[in-house]
Amino acid sequence: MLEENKVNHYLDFFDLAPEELMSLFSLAKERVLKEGDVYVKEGSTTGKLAYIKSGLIRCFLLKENGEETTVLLRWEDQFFTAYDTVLFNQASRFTYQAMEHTVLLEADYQVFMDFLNKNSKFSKAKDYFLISMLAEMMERVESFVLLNPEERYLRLLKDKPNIVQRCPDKYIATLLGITPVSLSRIRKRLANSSVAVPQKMK
Amino acid sequence: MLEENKVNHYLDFFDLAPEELMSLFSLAKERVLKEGDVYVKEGSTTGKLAYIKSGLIRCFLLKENGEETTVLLRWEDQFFTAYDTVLFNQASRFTYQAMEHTVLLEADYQVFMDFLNKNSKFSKAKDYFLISMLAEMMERVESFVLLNPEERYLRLLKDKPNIVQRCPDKYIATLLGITPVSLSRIRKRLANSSVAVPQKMK
DNA sequence: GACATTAATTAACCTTTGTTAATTCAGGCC
DNA sequence: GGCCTGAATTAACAAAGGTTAATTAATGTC
Repeated sequence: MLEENKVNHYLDFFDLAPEELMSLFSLAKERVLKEGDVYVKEGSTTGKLAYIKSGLIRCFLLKENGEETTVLLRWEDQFFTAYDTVLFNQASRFTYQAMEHTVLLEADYQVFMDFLNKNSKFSKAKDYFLISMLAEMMERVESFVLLNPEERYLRLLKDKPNIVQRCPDKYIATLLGITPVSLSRIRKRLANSSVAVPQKMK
Repeated sequence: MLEENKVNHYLDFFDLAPEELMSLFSLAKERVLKEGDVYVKEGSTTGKLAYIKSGLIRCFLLKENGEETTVLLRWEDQFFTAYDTVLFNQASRFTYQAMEHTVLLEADYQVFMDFLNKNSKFSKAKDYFLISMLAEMMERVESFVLLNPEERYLRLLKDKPNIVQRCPDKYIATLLGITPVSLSRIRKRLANSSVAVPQKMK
């Protein structure tokens, strides 16, 4: 279900025996999305926990004026949930959409967590999902209070250089808290400067 | 150790028996800080989980140029940790300082979590700390991608109207991702407009 | 290939923010 | 009270971002 090197990583990371890890994976089923497919729609109440084997998922919010604001992007080897539903038990305000061909491992969040709670061997694995999301959100907040838009863009490129080939600029712009026009100007400034920056072209 | 109405709230919220809740509190000890006291210093590696009974804590980062950036504010009835230490096992990049007379309940994070892990009755309580922090960080991120600085300021006032009496503007400014000068201008714009806004004076 | 559609860039203009510095305000202290 | 210190405000200017619209580029479709 997962490549061997990743299996080994998780065995080590979660400090589990192979059969324990397998019992975890047995709770999950594979789900394939093609580019543009909506995984979770705004208003949905399905509480899934998903691991991205490959691909790219965009979480966005539809504003009253009809504009979409990208709230987060998730890519291969990351977990995500419709957190409105899973954490707060409410209908999702967000839509989760595949930006490219994407393969997920998905499990029902509650079933999965109940399973983890039954055995304290899993306590580390259980914390992992929440902590890794928390870590990323913290980093996000830090980037907003510490960096200006240009610096946030550079940091994103550093974190995920190929994101510009995989996701349209207009979605990246709102993720950074700016407009597409402004991102375009930032790109131009950087191109004219001496800063080396990942290029567009697919 | 805690007022009765809050005890009842937590009994209900965590779905625990009184003696179970008490066994939790027995792990914590009270700590009193006066205005200006540093609770956790940059570079510290003490992994504490703290609950704020009363008061206000500012978490800030010292930049190379000597300026302080407020990363988060925590107030009464909220939990916080030096998350660099607790989540990532590294020295804290941040300093946590009391902005006013503050009373904490503090416990060693690892001891506390190990205790919670021993009994699945506590699984809900255990998730609570992580989930409530995650929720707040998510909200923070949303406010940065969806709102402009003025709107973020208004939202903060809505969340915690008395924050302006309790915390100097310069700290609030960096929390919002702007400069004190800019916050001052925003305040002026709002004062001259018809928007009702909590006033300064102590 | 021609056409339609959408994304990205560019331009023009206005607003806001950052920066630096001067000024005013408020609180603490003798 | 008068003085000191730091916070907040104000001013002046430069830099950046938002908005709208026009133009160009890229992509998909027939």
